[in-house]
Amino acid sequence: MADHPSNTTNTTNSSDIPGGRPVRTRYAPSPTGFHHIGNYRTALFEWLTARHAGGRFVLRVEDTDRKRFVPGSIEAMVEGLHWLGLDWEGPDVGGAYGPYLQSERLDSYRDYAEKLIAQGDAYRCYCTEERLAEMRAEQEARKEPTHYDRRCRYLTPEERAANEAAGMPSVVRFAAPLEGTTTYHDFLRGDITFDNTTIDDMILLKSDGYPTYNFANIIDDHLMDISHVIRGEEYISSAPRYAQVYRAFGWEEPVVVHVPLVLAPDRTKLAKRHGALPLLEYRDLGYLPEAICNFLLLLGWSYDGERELFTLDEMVQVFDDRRLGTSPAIFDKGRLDWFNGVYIRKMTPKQLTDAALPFLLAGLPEEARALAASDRAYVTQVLLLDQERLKTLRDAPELAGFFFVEQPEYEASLLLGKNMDAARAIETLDQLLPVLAEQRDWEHDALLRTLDTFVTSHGFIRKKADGTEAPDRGPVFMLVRVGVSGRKETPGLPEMLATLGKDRVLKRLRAARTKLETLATQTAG
RNA sequence: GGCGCAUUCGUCUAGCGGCCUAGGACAUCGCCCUCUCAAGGCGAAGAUCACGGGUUCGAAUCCCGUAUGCGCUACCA
Repeated sequence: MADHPSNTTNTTNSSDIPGGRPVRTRYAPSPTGFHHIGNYRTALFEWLTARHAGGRFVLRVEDTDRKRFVPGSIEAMVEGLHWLGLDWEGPDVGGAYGPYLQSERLDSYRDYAEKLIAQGDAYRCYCTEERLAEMRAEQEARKEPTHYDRRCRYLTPEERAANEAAGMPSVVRFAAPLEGTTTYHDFLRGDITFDNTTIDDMILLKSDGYPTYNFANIIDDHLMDISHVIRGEEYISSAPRYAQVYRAFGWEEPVVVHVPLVLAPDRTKLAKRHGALPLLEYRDLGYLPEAICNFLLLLGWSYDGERELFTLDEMVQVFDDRRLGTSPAIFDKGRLDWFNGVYIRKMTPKQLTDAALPFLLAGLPEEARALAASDRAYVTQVLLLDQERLKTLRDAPELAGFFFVEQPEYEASLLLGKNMDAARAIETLDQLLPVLAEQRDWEHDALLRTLDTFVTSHGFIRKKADGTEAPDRGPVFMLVRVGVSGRKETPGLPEMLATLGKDRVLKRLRAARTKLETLATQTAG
């Protein structure tokens, strides 16, 4: 991964950056659990926006909800982001705008809240949660929209002083405009206008002294010089309230981009059970970060509707915010699998071995592990044979396990086919075994020649549709295939034999013959 | 309920007034290749562009309604 800003020679992109300030984007997750693919897709978009413009991507942890804090979630997030190949300015790497944990920035939120109170744009509210609940219940009973009734906004200075003197706990609320409308500009959707009567006096500071997300997010985006706020569309309705606060401070508003949600196949919000696992589980399932990124890139973004394969560097080159979509996308695992296969097929032998070996070792039976662990050249050869068949790295033990075991286990009947009963199979092996034992040149071309000669000289002939006859590799090849692998689906036979080596092949075919004899006896008896 | 956003093949999407009898990809099906499975090649099927009105010589594209989905409506983010 490149650590330097990529050369942005793209001349057609004028989207980046109305206002011309340095591009800084941020991913602002809350450590309240594990983040799924949809969250990381947003992070990808943010990272690409920054990188494309030669700007910076910031990781800021929104740990303002002490009740929902989940230990370990920050670490998992960082690990996930790293795994995808992103880099950033943030809590673990530092930067000029730290600290990057909101829990370490509490003083500044208080200061700014005080400032708003001083200028009349915020006020302390002493209403208890019980009263608020009661108030809401009444509003609902009257079928009114539920809103804070702003009682504390109109407290007299004397009442206020009395509450303070009594030591009543309070929150700080924004004194939102009561009339008119608030319009903000959504980069993708244009101006969005809300009637101010529908906007509540939101809480800025909670009674525990922590800011709400709604407040901290504004303060930090400003303090960290965030130029582009990219976030999920669930924030569309909150955006006007943020705009009001920016305006109360007289601050420049960032470019606001709301990206659509990623939905489950049943069109509901993505949840664990839909296969929307925590990102790192995809790693453990054998997915490649390149494939995940590419898949994510095209969920809600398109280049031209035709091209769909992009490396991270290429994404940085071509990414353009304006091509972001506005409607929700459904998580399609089948498509992810396809991307993963594509990227597996692109791997060099070394990359493939490095990536797949751990999965091989983890999935192989005990007795087979030593060989896989000790003979890397053999592992590479094997992996190469199955490269185009791997949908995930985790498929490796299943597909290639037989290369490493002492003897494959399988039902003897698997050796039989439509032109191959037990008797003929035994006969065939008896004839073939000596031929293979004699085989000196144990590589693909020579083996194929030998096998073909065997096929034609032992009467394996099939009739073609036009009535002419042709050699029929099928019965013999399949017999050997199963005998040597225990499977009906394998890489091509000659290359498989070449890789297995003469000793293993002969040993396995002899074992197959024994199986067939047992089978024949049983059937006869 | 209120407010907001969205709506093109099963899925991801292209499309920004005429090039669209709507293009690409995944998945599906068929054929080819072929020792199996893949991969690859070729092809098929699949979208009355949610619906209804407008605007226009002309609309998937612009406007207005309706429907549906989703989001917000917390001292969550």
